[in-house]
Amino acid sequence: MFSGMSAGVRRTRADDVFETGPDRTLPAGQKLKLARRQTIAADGEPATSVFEVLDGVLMVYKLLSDGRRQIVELVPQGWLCGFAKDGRYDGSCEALTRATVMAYPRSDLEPKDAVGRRLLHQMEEQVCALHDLSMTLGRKGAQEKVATFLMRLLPARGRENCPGPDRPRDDAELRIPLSRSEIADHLGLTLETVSREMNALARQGLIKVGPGRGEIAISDVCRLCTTARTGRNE
Amino acid sequence: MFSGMSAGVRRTRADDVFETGPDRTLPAGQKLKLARRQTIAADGEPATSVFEVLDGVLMVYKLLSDGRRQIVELVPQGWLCGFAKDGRYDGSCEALTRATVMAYPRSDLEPKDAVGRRLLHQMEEQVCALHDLSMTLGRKGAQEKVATFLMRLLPARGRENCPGPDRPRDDAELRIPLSRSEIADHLGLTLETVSREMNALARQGLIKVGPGRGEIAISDVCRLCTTARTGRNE
DNA sequence: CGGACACTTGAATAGGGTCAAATTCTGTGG
DNA sequence: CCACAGAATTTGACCCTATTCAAGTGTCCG
Repeated sequence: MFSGMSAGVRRTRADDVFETGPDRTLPAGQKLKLARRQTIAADGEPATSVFEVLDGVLMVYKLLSDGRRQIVELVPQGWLCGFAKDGRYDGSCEALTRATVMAYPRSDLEPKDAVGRRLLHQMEEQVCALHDLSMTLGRKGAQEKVATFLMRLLPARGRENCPGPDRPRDDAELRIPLSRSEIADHLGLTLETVSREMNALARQGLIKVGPGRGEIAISDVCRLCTTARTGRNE
Repeated sequence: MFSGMSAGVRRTRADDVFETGPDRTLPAGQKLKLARRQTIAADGEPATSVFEVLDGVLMVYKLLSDGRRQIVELVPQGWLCGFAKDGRYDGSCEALTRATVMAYPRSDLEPKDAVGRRLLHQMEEQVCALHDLSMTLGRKGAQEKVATFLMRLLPARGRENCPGPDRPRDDAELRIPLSRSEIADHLGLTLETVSREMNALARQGLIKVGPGRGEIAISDVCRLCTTARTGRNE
């Protein structure tokens, strides 16, 4: 649906390219002029660049499979976009206004020292997690939110490159370290709604609640994952 | 990611303190053992440390003045918390389970090179913006969301250390670079609700819509800011 | 065993969503 | 400059989901 950044990026005069502004702290990059609506990164594509907004405003958005959209960031001048998870762009970046951005190859920004690298990678992962949370809070219904929350507690599954079940029975057990009220305050719900939806999932055979406090047995991880991403449950 | 039902490794020996793990990439820090519910950073306090979770799960939450809470991050093993804006913690960090964290003085993690510093500071600011967005999406009503969105387009105002009006008439004009439908997709609303609330704000005398597309005149920035933070409007 | 707290469940309500017009902009061409 | 087409926005009526308020039931821990 969307094309990668190479598709329609328009460069202006040759001497703009590789020119770096007066008091810039980042290394020289490639300066790009963008028209309104122009896309410079597409969700899920291999991430080659990080973009710094020199002028104008960009947005980063994510889509659910049924078309629901969450604009997870508004990126004004001086801010960055083009963050990635597992080497692929996390969200699509599009210009809201005419804009100028500096495109840095990701490798150019990679810190030399191990500490800096570790910090940066970790923060990038956390930024992506916050993008996902925004999508969940802004665009998902109560049951989807609860299912998404449960999937998040199973880090091995539910990601882009989910391996799928490695056994005939696709079940899992987990202990939730949050009370209903804490889950509610994480998902933007009330504790009653969390309780209702948790038990609704149980009634639908997706999970089993208990026996102990906070203990959940997931009967079919793949089905729960579908509920988390679509709200549906065929 | 989070404590599975079977996970139960618990170290308590005194010489664990100040010990740094085997293949750690960050410098030595001070190892802290936390009890469930223990708080290691309070929203708005001067930020001295960054914390890495070695074991257990922490949460980062923010409160509105009337007590509404949004848990903006769940922080499992290997992740960081204690991010700051303007030198003060952005959100409170509390242990959800018994946990071990490594506390690094912020200065120890400051990269030597200008590029690394710039990147890290910028990403930290963006993380804080995402925390604010989560609060808006999870815990604010439609009118508060729209007011919050408008305040965000006035970067000079509405922050912790807002200078307040510097003139007798506290007005401002701005051009919104988003359509109603884009605003809706940012705030987790429908475009009809955005339109209704925008005009409700106008009817209440807080803003004037138009005359051109996307043009808004804010009559009283401080009152709009109050609406953004409390939903109320006395 | 008892008291506190967490969780569940039910009934009524409200805040936004949905669907369906009407109206206002904006750009285009005559 | 004006007329028109298409799009964005506003407005209205109705509906649905999640909240609110209120009991109840369980579970943990002394």
